[in-house]
Formats: sequence, C-alpha cells, structure tokens
Amino acid sequence: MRFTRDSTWRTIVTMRRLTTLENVILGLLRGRAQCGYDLRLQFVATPLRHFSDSPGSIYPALARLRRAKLIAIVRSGHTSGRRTQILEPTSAGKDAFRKWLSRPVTRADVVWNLDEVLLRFAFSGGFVEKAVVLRILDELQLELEGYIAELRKYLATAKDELTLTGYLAVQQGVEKYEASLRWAQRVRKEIVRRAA
Amino acid sequence: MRFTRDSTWRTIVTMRRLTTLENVILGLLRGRAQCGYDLRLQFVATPLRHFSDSPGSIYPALARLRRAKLIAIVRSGHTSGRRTQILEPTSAGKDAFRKWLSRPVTRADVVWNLDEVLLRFAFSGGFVEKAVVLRILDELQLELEGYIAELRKYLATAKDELTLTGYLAVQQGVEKYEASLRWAQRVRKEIVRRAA
DNA sequence: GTATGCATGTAATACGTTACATGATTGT
DNA sequence: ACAATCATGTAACGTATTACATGCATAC
Repeated sequence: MRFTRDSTWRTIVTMRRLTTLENVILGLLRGRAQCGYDLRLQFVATPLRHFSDSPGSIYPALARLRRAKLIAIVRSGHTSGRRTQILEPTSAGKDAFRKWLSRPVTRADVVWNLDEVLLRFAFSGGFVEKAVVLRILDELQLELEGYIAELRKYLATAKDELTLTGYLAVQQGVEKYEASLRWAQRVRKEIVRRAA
Repeated sequence: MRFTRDSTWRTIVTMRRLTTLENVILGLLRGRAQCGYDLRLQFVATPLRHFSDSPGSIYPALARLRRAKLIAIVRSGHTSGRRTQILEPTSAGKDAFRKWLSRPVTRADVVWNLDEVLLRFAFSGGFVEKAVVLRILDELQLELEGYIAELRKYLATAKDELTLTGYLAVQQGVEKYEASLRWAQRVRKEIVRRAA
C-alpha cells in the first residue's frame, strides 16, 4: 500500500495546513463550546463575516475538523427542532490552534494574507503568552515596513509608465499599509503599558 | 436537448460574471496586445502580484477567455524558443471589460472585495469617461462611510464581550477603511481639479 | 395551516494552487 | 555539456459558492 497524497493520506496524516476558516472555527469553539448554527450566527453578526458565512462552507469545515479529530461532539441535545451537536476542540485541536496563532509573520502573509494575520492577533488574547503577541506585532511591523518600501520604490520607478488612476490606486495601497503600521506601533506600546 | 448550467451551457451563454483575474487580463491586453508570458511577468513584477501570479491560473484563464471569444490571437510568432501567441481583446471582450469597470460599488464590494474595487479604479483611466470614475469614487465613499459606521456600532455594543486583542483588531479594520475613505475624498478633488 | 426560525447537511460547479511536462534558445 | 530563460500548457486536488433538501417548533 502506497501512501500518496490523496484523501486517504489526508485522514491518516493530519499535518496539512488548516484553512483560515477551520482555524477561526477552532478559535470560536475554544472560546465557547457551541453548535454549528451558533457559529454561523457569529459569522454573520460580527465583522467575521468579512471572512465567510454561508452554511455551505461552515458545515463541511466542521466535518473535516471532526474527521481529523481536532474537534469532537461533547453532547447532543434536542433544544428545539432537530438535534443540536455541541462541539469542542480536542487537545490536538487546541495544539493546532496555538500553532496557528504562533506562526511567524512573513512577507508573503503581508502581501497575500494580511487579514489573516489580524485575525490571528484578534484570537491571540488569552490563548498565547504576551511575549508571542508582541513577537507577532514586531514581525508584522518589520514586514510592513519592508513591503511599503517595495511599493514606494515601484511607484518611483514606474511613475512614467503608469496611468494616473493606476498610480493613485497603488498610492492607496501604500496608505492602507501605513495605517496598519501605525496601528501596530501604537498597539505594541499599549500592550506593554498595560503589562506594567 | 436540455440546457442545464453545465460546461456546454457556459460556452453557449457567455453571460457568467468574469473572475477578477479574467478582467485584469482583459485590462492588460487592452493596454497592450501581448502573450501570456508577458502577462505573467506583469503580475510578478508589479503590485498585481497581490492578486495572482503562477502560470496555473493565468493560462487556464486565457483559455476560458478565448473559448468565450473575449480575446483572440492576433498573430503568433516564433520570437525565440516556442511559438508565442499575441493576444488581444475582441470587441465583445472590450465591452465586458468596460462593464466591469462601470459596475456600481455596493456594500458587499466594500465588505468582501475592496481590493477589486481599487483594481477597477486603477484600470479605469483612459477606458471610461471621467464621469464614471467620479461616480465610482462617490459610491465608494458612501459605502465606506456606511460600513465604518456599522463597525463602530459593533465596537460600541460588543466592547464588553470582546477580548482586548479582538477589540484592537476590529479597530485596525476601522482605521484601514478610514484611510481608504480619506484617499477617496482626496483623489476625487484631485481629479476634478485636473479637469479644470 | 402557513410562514418563519432553528439546525444540519448535500450536490454541482468552478476556480486557484501546486506540481509537473515539454521543448527550443541563449549563455558559459 | 549544462543551466537558465522563454513560452505554453496539463493534472490532481481542495475549497468556496450557490442552491437545494429536510424536518421540527413556534407564532400568526
């Protein structure tokens, strides 16, 4: 029997990277054991909806997490209507979640997944030590500065070939990244201040 | 013969919404007729890489656009190595591209696809009338203001249930949206000023 | 007795990602 | 002789999206 990277492989070796949605679900369940429907409500009623909503993504994600034994049903009631399955992360699930929170912030994250970095920060309170939170903020600052410099350099060299609107759009990107950078600097100080 | 929504249907009725990538490709080809490889270079060497790179997404997108008759091969040379296929949007392709640029900016766009709105703005220079560009900026301002108000309201009501990091993360979202709003206001003035 | 909300799910589809394949030309 | 670059693609896989299905309870 050969182990190729198919669905069999996936259920046996659960080392694949979890998706953002799966990690957020783990985070919400760590905060409070609840059923899939309550999870959905939290997605639609909070800024989390920026990331996902719709049962068609959440329930399959729950099924995957359960197959991977990262969450488990702690009890199933019949509050009203159909049965409800109260879910909770297993200890493996908690480990995976912590691992997600502690991942280093790379340049790739800043270019393609800045929102996910912020999500990780949002969930880090209470689940990892303050030192990890500060490290994430430091790495974020560093990579933001680097990428902003990249973009500025591009603007300077490509100015003549760009249309006005093209130039202005990139400018907007720079300004948004600068807003993130200022936020990171301010928040870092704030967290250190609170610790004292 | 029934017309269900399968791949046959797709090639017959080409009214499906194009993906962001497909629209960007149309935009780049409108700017200059070129081959797929040159397109890729523009993706990796400019801030467009934020949206995509990798031949595995670009070539299939080109194939789809060709099947839909939105682009066509204008000539194929043998500059060096393998044949190169110089591509250009057809008149249907130009129409589809203009339609993308002129789409109204909705709340959903601001919540889930702000980057795409900026991309549309970036490409609008030269391809649609100034009035359309101003309208996009106005709609963008309106929806940004609305969504910022939503987020502020959420922050005010949910403050006690949120962790500190959760609160700060949403705060960061607000600040980024505010940066976009300030940009939109400034740019609108700038464009009006240039017209005079 | 009909609509709405709770609660869970499935099926079809399409796209992006990753990895791989191919083959000619240019530089060393 | 070998590597890198040009240039175009395919195959496998996984996930999100959309739409639909189900069935109980409550309110009108």
